Amino acid sequence: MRITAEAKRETRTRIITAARELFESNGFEGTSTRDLASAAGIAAGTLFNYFPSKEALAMTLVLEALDRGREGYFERRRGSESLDEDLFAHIAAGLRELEPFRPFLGEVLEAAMSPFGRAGGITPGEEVRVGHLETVATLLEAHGLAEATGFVSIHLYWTLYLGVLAFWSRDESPNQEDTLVVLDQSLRLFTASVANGAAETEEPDGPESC
Amino acid sequence: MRITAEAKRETRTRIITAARELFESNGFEGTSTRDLASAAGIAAGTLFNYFPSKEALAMTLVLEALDRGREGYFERRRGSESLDEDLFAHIAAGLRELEPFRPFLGEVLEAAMSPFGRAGGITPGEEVRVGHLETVATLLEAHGLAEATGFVSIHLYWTLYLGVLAFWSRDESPNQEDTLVVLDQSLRLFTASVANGAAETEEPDGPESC
DNA sequence: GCAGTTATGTGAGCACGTTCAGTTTTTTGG
DNA sequence: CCAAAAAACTGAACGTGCTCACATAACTGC
Repeated sequence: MRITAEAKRETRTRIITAARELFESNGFEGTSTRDLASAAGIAAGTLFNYFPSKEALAMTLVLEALDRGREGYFERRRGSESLDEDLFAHIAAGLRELEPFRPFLGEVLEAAMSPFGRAGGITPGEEVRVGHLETVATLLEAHGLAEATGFVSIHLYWTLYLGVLAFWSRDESPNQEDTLVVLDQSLRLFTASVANGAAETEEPDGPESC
Repeated sequence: MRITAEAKRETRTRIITAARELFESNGFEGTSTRDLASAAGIAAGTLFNYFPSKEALAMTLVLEALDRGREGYFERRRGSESLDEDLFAHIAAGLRELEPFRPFLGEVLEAAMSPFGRAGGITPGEEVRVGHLETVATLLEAHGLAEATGFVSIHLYWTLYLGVLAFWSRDESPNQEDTLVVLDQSLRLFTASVANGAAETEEPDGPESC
C-alpha cells in the first residue's frame, strides 16, 4: 500500500491543479466536472472518489489559501497591535492568498459558505468557517475578550466577514481599495459591539489612538 | 387578445399556487420543475414561458410576501418612532409574511439573494433588494439621515439584513425569539454607524498603529 | 509466485434545470 | 367566416452534477 498512496496523492494534486487553472480561466460554473476530470487525466466518476462534490473541490482551494494566509499572518504578527489591527491583518492576509480566485470566488462562496448553510456534515465550507472563527476567538482572547463569544457576536462577525468577501469579490475599484474601507468599517462595528456588550447603544468609536 | 390574457394570468396563478404548496412540503431543491409543471397542469417547458428560472419563481413568492409586509408596515406605522424602531418594524413585518416560507427560505436566498450577486439583469432577487433598500432610504430620510446612503452604509445594511434572514431561517428557538435579539443588535450597529457619519469619505487605510 | 482481499478507476446512466423546433391555439384584418 | 400572423404550448433533447455496478490494479499472507 505504498504505490497506491503515492499515486493517490499525485492524482489529487493533478485534480487540484486542473481545478485552479480551469476555474481561473472559465469560472466555477463555466467548468464542468467532465472538463476537470479530463484535464486531470481521469474518468468522470473518479473525481468523486477524491472530492464529494464540485463545490467541495472548489472550497478545498479556498481552504488551503486561507490556511496559508493565517499561517503567514501569525508569522508576521508582532503582538503589540489593537484588536482591530489584529482582525484587519488576519482578514487581509486571507484576501491576499485568495487573490487568484477573486474572479470566481463569488460563485463558489454563494453555494458553499453563504450564511444560509445547509444541514449536511463537515463540508470544506464548514471547515473554513470553523477554522476562521477559531482564529478570531484566539485573537479576542488575546485582547481579554474571551467572554465575547455569544451566538450574537459570532453571528455578527461571520455575517460581516462574508459581506466583506462578497464586496471584495466584486470590487472593481483600483486595487480593490474600496474593500479596505468596507473591511475597516465592518470591523469597527464588530469591535464596538463586543466592547459594549449588547447593553447600551453607544457610538462605535474607531480604535482610539495611543 | 382577451381570452389569452386571462388564461395566462390564471395559469400563472396556478403555477404560483403549486409552487407555494410544493416548496412548503418538499423544499426548494426537493421540488423539480417537472413536479411544478404537472401540478400546475402544464408541460415542462411551459413553466419557463412564465418564469425565467426555478429560482426566479421562488423569488417571486418572496417578493410578493415582502411587498405585503411593507404595505402592512406602512399602514400600521404611527410616525413617532425612532429610526431603530422603524427599521425593526419594517423588517419584522417582512418576516411575518415570509413565515410560511421559512423552512425553504435558506435554499432560495442562498441561490438568489446572496451578497455574492451575479452579473445578470433584473432578477426577482434584484427586485427584492432594490425595493427593500428604497424603503430603508425612505425611513432614513424621514429621520433626517438622507446623506447616509454611501456605498459602505448600503453594503453594511444589506449584509446585516441578509444575516438576519439567514439566522431566522435556521432559528430553532421557540417562536424564533433569538432572531429578535440578532435583529435588534444588527440594527443597533447599523444605526450607530450611520449616526456617526460613517466612513464614506475616509481614506481606505486600515487602522494604523500610531 | 499465486490465490484472495482490498483499494481505485471506469463510464453508462440518472434526474435535474433549461432550451427550442415544431405544433396548436388565439387574434387579427378583410 | 376565412386565411394569415401572432401568441402560447409541447415534449424531445441537451449538458449538467453525481451515482453505482462492474472492471482493473495493487497489496497481502502463504
